Amino acid sequence: MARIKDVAAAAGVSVATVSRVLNDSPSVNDETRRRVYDAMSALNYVPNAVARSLRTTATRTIGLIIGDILNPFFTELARGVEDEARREGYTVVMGNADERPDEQDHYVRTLLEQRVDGLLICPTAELTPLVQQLAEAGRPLVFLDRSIAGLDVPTVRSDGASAIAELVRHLREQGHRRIALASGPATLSTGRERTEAFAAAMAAEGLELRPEYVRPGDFREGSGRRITAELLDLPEPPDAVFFGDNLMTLGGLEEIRARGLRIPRDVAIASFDDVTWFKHIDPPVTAIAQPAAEMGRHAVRLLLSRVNGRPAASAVLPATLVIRRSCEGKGS
Amino acid sequence: MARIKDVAAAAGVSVATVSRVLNDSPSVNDETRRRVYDAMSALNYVPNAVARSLRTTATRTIGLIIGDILNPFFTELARGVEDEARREGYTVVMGNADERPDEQDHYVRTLLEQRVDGLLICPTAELTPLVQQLAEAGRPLVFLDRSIAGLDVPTVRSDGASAIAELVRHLREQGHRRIALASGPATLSTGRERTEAFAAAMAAEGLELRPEYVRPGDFREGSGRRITAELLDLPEPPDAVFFGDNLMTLGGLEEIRARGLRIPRDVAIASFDDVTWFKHIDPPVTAIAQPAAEMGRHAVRLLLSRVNGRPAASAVLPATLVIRRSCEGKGS
DNA sequence: TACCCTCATGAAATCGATTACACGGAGGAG
DNA sequence: CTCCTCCGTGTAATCGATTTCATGAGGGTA
Repeated sequence: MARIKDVAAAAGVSVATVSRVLNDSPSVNDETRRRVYDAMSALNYVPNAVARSLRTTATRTIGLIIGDILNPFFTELARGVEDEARREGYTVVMGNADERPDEQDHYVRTLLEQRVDGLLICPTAELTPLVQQLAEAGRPLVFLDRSIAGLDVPTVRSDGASAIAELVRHLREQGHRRIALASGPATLSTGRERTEAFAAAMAAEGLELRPEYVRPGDFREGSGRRITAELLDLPEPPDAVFFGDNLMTLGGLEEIRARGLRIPRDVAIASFDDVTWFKHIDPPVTAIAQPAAEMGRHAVRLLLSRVNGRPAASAVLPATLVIRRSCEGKGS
Repeated sequence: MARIKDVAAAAGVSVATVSRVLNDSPSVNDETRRRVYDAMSALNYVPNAVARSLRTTATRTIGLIIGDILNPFFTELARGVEDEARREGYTVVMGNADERPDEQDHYVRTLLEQRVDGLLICPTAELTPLVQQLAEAGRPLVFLDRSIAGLDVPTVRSDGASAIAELVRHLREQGHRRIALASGPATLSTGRERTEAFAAAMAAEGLELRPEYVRPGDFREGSGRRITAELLDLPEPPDAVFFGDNLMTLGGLEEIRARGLRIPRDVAIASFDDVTWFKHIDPPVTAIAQPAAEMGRHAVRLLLSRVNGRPAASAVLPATLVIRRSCEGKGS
């Protein structure tokens, strides 16, 4: 491929001048500039970002590590990140941690080697030493969706507490009393928060929260299915199940369907995370929607603040309840 | 951040030796190697891939440009690409073309600047001069999902012809005669192929294909909805509609639901592309499944062949019909 | 005419790695 | 004892850009 030197030779100028043209420096004569452009297109010149990055120590690249690329929530998040980064002239390098700390660390390492200007992480359950060290070294870092206690890292997440309170009230109004929670892992902030908000909401509505009705999963389809089976096998199975995320809801649907049960007559369901196709399910699924794309965009804004040496404050965006038919009363 | 020079100083060796340790060169004394490793971890040394790439002219990075990150088909494709690339020690840099030629070209340019070792493209409708030039320059390039005529570029796609034939037979057996197609754009190879296979299948089953029943969309939700509306507004609306991809199916579901029609009693539907949640739709949707993840993995294998100077042959993977209830006969 | 600016440009150092080549010492063969 | 090999290591060139500093031409002012 053509190098800056070749362009310089073809245009009859020095490499310094070509570089000035590349970087829109004002102190280049118009006629010279034109000659340089001509040479560039004649040679199909593509500037080498690798060399430029080495010299400038900036790559105009940010890393994004998500929990699971097949989860539509993360996909929408990624979409928001992409859009905003693109707007600011940054490229996103994405890694899929598959909810595993070792995969997460693999990508952190790779992205650090590639010298991304900043890092956006949806942290997995465990705080790994690598991530901790990164945070303590003060590198531009923003957590997304999930927070980690004790680390001073700006975080963008959504607050589902009030939506969960609304949901529990809705369930009670529809006549449901024995409400179960198939939650995320207690090791994840999102898992804990949703569990706590649910417990608080149950208390507020004067409903009893039985210990056997609260079961932690791992935010993946399999655990949703397993937990649903366990709940339905209980001597006194719940009226309604609230799932911690959309994949666990999918697992729950699977199990309920396999048993030939009817929603909401036999058991009502609700989901944290809304996804497009919930409205086409039989019956349409009541869900709590997070502003995923906006979370992604906001996180990029924070990260670029940090990259440019400006401060960044954590943000909490509201989640909202979307009522559909999967929680309707037994009588209806 | 610590540089190789710092590590060398701390370990009391030259940079060449540190570099040899980094690259697992056998000709380093064990004791020396240990000292170098100690120095590296004491300094939290992270090798600079930018500098390495500049010197070696390889980045161990591949670019992937997909049509739409919110389309689960592409997501699964991306997952397959990621997995295989990771296995081979490559990082994937992904760009979302949003089905727009200009966005696609933007990412092609950016990825070229970043000097990715190879490029995986799901080409948008138009063949842009940039992509054409790339192909002609013989750069490592593989097309995914969609092919472009007249270019000698290895392509990985799936063949839906036999599955479409099966589907049409199934529809006929279920008593459907007036079958419509909400297809993809004729400018896309996938759109054309599915349309042709459908026409051939209709002929093979002795069914009439009315011109007003074949309408091209753009593989996005909106066009699925619009076409469905147009079809249902026809003086003699179709019995069954076959959608060109999962997003168009989603649009169709939307419109059918909005009109209060019942599937399959009022109109039967089937989809190209299968997605997890089709089996939970009311009623479960008959679909043609593409091996998306495997397509992604295969494409990476081809691309890395090309990167390493070996030849790569195009591949066609079979798509399979998954029968569910959305096409059942009116009487059943 | 002498002096000082400004403007456009070039020469060369630099970023952090890899790698060709050189070199010194140890050990074996004759 | 001399010569040759091989092993482990170091020196320095190199990749392709950016950027500092120097320079020369041209124009205005005293």
